[in-house]
Amino acid sequence: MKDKDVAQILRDKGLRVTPQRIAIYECLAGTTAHPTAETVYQQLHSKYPSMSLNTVYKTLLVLEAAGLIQRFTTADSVFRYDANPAEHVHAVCLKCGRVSDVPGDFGEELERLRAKAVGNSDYNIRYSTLLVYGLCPECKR
Amino acid sequence: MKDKDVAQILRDKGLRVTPQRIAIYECLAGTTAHPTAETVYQQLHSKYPSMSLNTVYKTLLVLEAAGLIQRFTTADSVFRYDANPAEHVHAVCLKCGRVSDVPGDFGEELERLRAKAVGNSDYNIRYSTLLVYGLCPECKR
DNA sequence: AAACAGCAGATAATCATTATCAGAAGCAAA
DNA sequence: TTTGCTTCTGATAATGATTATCTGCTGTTT
Repeated sequence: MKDKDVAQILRDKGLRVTPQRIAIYECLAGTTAHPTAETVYQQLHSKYPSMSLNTVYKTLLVLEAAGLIQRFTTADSVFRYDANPAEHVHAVCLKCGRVSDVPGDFGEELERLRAKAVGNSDYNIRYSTLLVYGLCPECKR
Repeated sequence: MKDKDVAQILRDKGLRVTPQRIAIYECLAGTTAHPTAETVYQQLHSKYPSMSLNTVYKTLLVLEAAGLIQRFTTADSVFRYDANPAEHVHAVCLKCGRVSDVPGDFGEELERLRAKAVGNSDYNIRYSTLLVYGLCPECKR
């Protein structure tokens, strides 16, 4: 993904374009991992030594409010971020906390579940998330 | 649910029986809400004024380790607790944070999703949770 | 190029959760 | 019932992630 693309996306959302925002968004868009704010900060620190962790947090909030990324939690008390807007299934390692995408298209099944939940609930349902918990390949030894 | 029952459940798990543990477990077993540790503490404070929030946290950890309750997170950074061991669907209000059970039996759909995830993932999957996010009846005005 | 609004970075505050430790209580055996 | 050991509770403090504040700087528009 080119800088120009990210810049245009930000502009379209009415957001100012800054090097930090581009870097943070690209960091998320360029990985299939689901990094925490701390991880994003560490990965960008060598390239942008002056960028603070606080800025990472605030930028992630801005990007989430703009609908460019998603924030979610698993079982620990750390937020994780994902630039993939499509609904999908996350696998969470019970030991090391790593989060992976489960490959495959779950759109149909998720839509069916969603429809049933909408029918059974008095909530105004917007979206849904499915998390499966287990041991990742490394942690199962 | 009688005290004697809860006491027996605790004993069967090899746990000591204390008034605090009985009260906290009953508090969870007697509600369909999904209280936070703070909420449990407040609800029991009138009856057990000396019980500390710390004890609530530690007891909830013990009960979870024994498999009597479940701990989960939604979209905020607060843990919620549930005495219902059966897998089911939670509805989370995006505005007030309240969590409700979605009525209905989702066992078949969840099992199908689980099977597909197990087949597609290299994780050793233990259990899964489905959260649907939206506005609760009160917050949608 | 200038001026304004919004952003980045440093610092400190907040909040939920967990650690520590001394005293109290549950449990088993005598 | 009492003793003794072990575990639990409660008070206090520590931790760690996240957010608030404020000042100087930067992106944007004219």
